[in-house]
Amino acid sequence: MSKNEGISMSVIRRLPRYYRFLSELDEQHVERISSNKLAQIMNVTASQVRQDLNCFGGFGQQGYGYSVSALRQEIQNILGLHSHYPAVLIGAGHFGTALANHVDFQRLGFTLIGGFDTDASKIGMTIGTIVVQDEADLESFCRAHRVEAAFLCIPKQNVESTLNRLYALGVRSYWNFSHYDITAKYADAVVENVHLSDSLMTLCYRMTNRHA
Amino acid sequence: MSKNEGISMSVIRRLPRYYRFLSELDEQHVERISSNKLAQIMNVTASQVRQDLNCFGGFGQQGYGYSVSALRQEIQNILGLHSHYPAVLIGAGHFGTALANHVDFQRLGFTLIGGFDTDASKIGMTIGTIVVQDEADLESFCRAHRVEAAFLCIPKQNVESTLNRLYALGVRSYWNFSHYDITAKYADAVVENVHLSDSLMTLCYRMTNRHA
DNA sequence: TAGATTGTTAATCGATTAACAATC
DNA sequence: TAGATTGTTAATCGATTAACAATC
Repeated sequence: MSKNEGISMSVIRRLPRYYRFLSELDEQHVERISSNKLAQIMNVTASQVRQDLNCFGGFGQQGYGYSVSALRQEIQNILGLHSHYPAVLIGAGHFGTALANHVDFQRLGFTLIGGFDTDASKIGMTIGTIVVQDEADLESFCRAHRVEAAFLCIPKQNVESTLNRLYALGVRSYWNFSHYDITAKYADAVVENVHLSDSLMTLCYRMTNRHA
Repeated sequence: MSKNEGISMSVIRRLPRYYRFLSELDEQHVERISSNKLAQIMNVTASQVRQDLNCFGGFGQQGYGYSVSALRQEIQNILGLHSHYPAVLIGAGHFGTALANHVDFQRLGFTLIGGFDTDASKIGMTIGTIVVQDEADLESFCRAHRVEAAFLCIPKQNVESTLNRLYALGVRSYWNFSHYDITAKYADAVVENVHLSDSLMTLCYRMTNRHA
């Protein structure tokens, strides 16, 4: 993890994919792999593999290739997956519930330590490893637990007010499932957007314009 | 909708965003907008706005700008959102249930007409507008209803066998929440992947390397 | 007509791919 | 040593931005 500065988003967004393929190879007890072979498996060019990996360090060895387990470990470190960033879930609707139950936060660098909703019928519910609390208690909870990230699973129109509270509490990282533009409001926030409807519209476009 | 051929994916993936912003402006009864103003609102360059829109036709008017409602309608047509592609949900776990309940398929070009699971405890459940059926009945259902798209909400290891059946039934479009590589298996399939764990890993990377 | 703003071409920038010398 | 394969530089390709003539 030597020279990670000014890495482009194109490269960064490919890292999880490298990590997945290397994890698979590691599970299959593959010991070493060349950029050529890895590229073939991942359906990219060998040049890209070598360029991408070299953004972070010289992990390979001429004439040999890359050690699968070592490279996997390097990328795990680069991604910071050993972290346990304390995170809260905002919104315990269908979506938030699905995430709390379904996402393996531990392996992805996070620990989900709390969940909040304004809906009285949801408060007290257990989802995944957490119990849904009243969003009114957000401040006291965050102050007690130094929350670093929030997973926003509430409708767009409700985001702004809760976001303001989270930001005031020092939360700077957001996994955002709404179309509210967090970056426009807080330029220093780290934001990953998941826009499901955009993805589905893109599918629709490609079906509609399939033979164009 | 005149000349949509060889449009790059970069442009295509921006269309839903234009559509969203134009829909908002339209709701606010804004009648016309210049590329400059739209660019400002969307935080992109005016050049990009004009280039992007001109991939599909000359929707503007010199000295005037663009009619918000007309442009919105054009993009709606380009995306094909007026469609009602018959689609099935595969997997009625937390995630599939959340999608069935939460996603507004009608506005996104699809009609969800069926849902399937192998788990006996899920079969018969009503989620959103559909009743979960036994996946054993997939063939008879698809033959009766000419299904065009499938939303895959099952774990990676279960995708292959179900995908083979769907493909054999003529389904060629997939909204894929697993890490199974559909395109590698069926090159002519239209696939939109949603890789939630990749997104969360990217957030983790950016938090970890925040000050690099 | 004068002012505004598009559509489109040309210039720039960044990302990907190719090539190859370094080296295990 | 000979063969393999990296790390890295150079070439290519594509996407973004700037500029401006066309025109409403």
